Amino acid sequence: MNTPTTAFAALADGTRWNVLVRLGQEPASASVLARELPVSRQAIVKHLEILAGAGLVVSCRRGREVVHVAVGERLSALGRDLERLGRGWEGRLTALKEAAEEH
Amino acid sequence: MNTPTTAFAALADGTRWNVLVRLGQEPASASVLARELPVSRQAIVKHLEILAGAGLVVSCRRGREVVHVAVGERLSALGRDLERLGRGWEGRLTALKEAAEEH
DNA sequence: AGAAAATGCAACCTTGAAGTTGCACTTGAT
DNA sequence: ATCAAGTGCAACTTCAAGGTTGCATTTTCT
Repeated sequence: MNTPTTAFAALADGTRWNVLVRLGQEPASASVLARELPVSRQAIVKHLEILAGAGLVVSCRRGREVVHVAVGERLSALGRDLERLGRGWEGRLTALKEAAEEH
Repeated sequence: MNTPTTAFAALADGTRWNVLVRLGQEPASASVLARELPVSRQAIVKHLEILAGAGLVVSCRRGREVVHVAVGERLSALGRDLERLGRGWEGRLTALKEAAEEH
């Protein structure tokens, strides 16, 4: 698994997480999101750029507005990778305890 | 799913990710990690605190040193949550495209 | 044509994250 | 007892992330 820091960084901000979850429910424009969340439209725009850069949302111009939507495939793929990596580490705690026991 | 921003923030830094992966291979102390990675021991210590705060590593004093190890269970649980959430969003892209078509 | 709504661009501010250095304290080994 | 290795604590620096505001531009609708 190559380092997924970009995706995690995109997910690591609370506002951005809210935006993403919101876009998972239904597509929306930056202006709409700015009305629903307690930040300015420009802040929303920056968050959308970061989310798009991580492949977590895609945009689509529709007349005078730009509509954004969450990309579930990316998130589920990341989830699978994490689950796989984590499973490989399970049980290490007991190994540590044992190492501690052999004082 | 409640907001997992803390865990993501912990995973969002490159150095921290390297530390975590390293601790997934084999337990190690901060001093050892500082020798293996291009940062000071104090930086490592701070990263370990953050990782521990997110439940991704546990520590264990062993004589004069403190040994740390990755907790796979947390990571795999997070992975499952992500995968589940992402799956719920799959297919939304086509919905967006269709919405765009009805110009 | 003209007004309202939406986006795009840019400058600016503030705060916290990541890192460093220096020194004191504890523990193991000789 | 002494020295080295490891950890703990604290002050300090730097820089980018997150946010704001202001204004210009495009598009829709009447």
